[in-house]
Amino acid sequence: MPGATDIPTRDRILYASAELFRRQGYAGTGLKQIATEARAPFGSLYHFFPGGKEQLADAVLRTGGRFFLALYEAVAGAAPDFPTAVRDFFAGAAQTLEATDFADACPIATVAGETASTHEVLRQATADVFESWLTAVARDAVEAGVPAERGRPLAVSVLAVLEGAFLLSRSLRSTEPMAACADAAAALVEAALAEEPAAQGTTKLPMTQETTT
Amino acid sequence: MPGATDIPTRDRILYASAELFRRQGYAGTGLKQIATEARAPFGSLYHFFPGGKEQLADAVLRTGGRFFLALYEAVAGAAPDFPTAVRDFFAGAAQTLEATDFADACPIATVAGETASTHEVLRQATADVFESWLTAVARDAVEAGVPAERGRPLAVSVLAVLEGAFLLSRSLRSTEPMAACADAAAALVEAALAEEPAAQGTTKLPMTQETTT
DNA sequence: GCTCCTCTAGATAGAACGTTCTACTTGTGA
DNA sequence: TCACAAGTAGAACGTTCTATCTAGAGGAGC
Repeated sequence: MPGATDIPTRDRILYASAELFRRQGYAGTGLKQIATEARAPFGSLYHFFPGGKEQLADAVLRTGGRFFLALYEAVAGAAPDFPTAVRDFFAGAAQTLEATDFADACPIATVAGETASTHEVLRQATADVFESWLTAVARDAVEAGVPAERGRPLAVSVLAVLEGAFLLSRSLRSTEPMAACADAAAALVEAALAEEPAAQGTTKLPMTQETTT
Repeated sequence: MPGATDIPTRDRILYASAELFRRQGYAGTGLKQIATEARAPFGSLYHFFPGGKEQLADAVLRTGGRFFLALYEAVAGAAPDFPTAVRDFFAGAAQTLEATDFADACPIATVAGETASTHEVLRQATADVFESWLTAVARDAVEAGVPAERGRPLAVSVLAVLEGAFLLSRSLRSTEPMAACADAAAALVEAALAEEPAAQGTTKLPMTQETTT
């Protein structure tokens, strides 16, 4: 009888940590609270994560990042086209926010903001996760017909809108920002698709200008 | 000889707290560190802020919010038109990020994410500040020619893009997200301006539909 | 001179923190 | 049956946390 259910202790710890970190932040969450919430003995934390809190948070961020990526892939796979995929993802985010009383948003944003300037290890973890998301979105955008060199900036913009919408929705305790940002993200996607008339797949055209800094 | 300079102790405390809170978050910043950084005796913290850490953070958030609003008004006042104002503000944000080694971004975002689900008093403070910014941006948008009922959602989107850009730039330690998001925000603004050909001021037209949830 | 008030100054308390430690239980393979 | 590894369980350590407390410096008004 290891716990209340048959979920392994390590997974219970990861899951509870993910919930607490994303809601309360890294510094605001104590290991004792994690152990209690995970119904795990305190010693098990250090058994599974000898590196302590930092190693645990690193694992939580990367696991959460993979999970969120899979969620996106699932939504994108089910949608008929790319703009719809983006809209659906925002709609799902709004639903989750409302269902969890505006607690569950981005799995890494809170920790990312907190540790960007103070905890290099965790900053790197969040950066890796963000990059993995950007890669996936940019790939889908280009496959949908966005010019190759526009894929990355579009992905960055869409992710930024999503993260901003998460923050504003949680602070204002309203899905209004998420709704407004869904429209904005869709508009950005459609504008990018309209930039090149009908480039199918990876057709490369010589661009005369680059707008990057 | 109260301190190193002739800045009053209360202001030194507020300033140091603002710096530390936005970089390390609320839970990640100790009162002792604030006292040290502000070159203030520990007792002075509780003299000026009898409500303790929470009251101090509340004051910091609202003061920082007013300061950031004034900064926006200054940039907007100096710009020839609204899209330029938005672009200029993003450019300034990118400059500040780089100058402070990606530490100084939004004055309230880190605390907002951290306390949205745990500290109702501070959540309300961040919400009030966000609202004050949204009001200002929406007003300028409408004055620039954006249809009245589109002002608010546009302001929300632009602020969300900015906040997302702050987060991504800090995590990735790069101004690339800020640059990409400047383009995106400008595109959103220009699209909103193009929605109504030449509605000057508060010309109201009957809308057939509402897209809000 | 004296009192009041503001602010400085830091010691101290009690709880919570992350971490380390030892002891116990259980399951597996020799 | 024994040995060993994996995981459980929580006490204990030193540090840091927020908050409270007392004491005194300095100026203003009477």
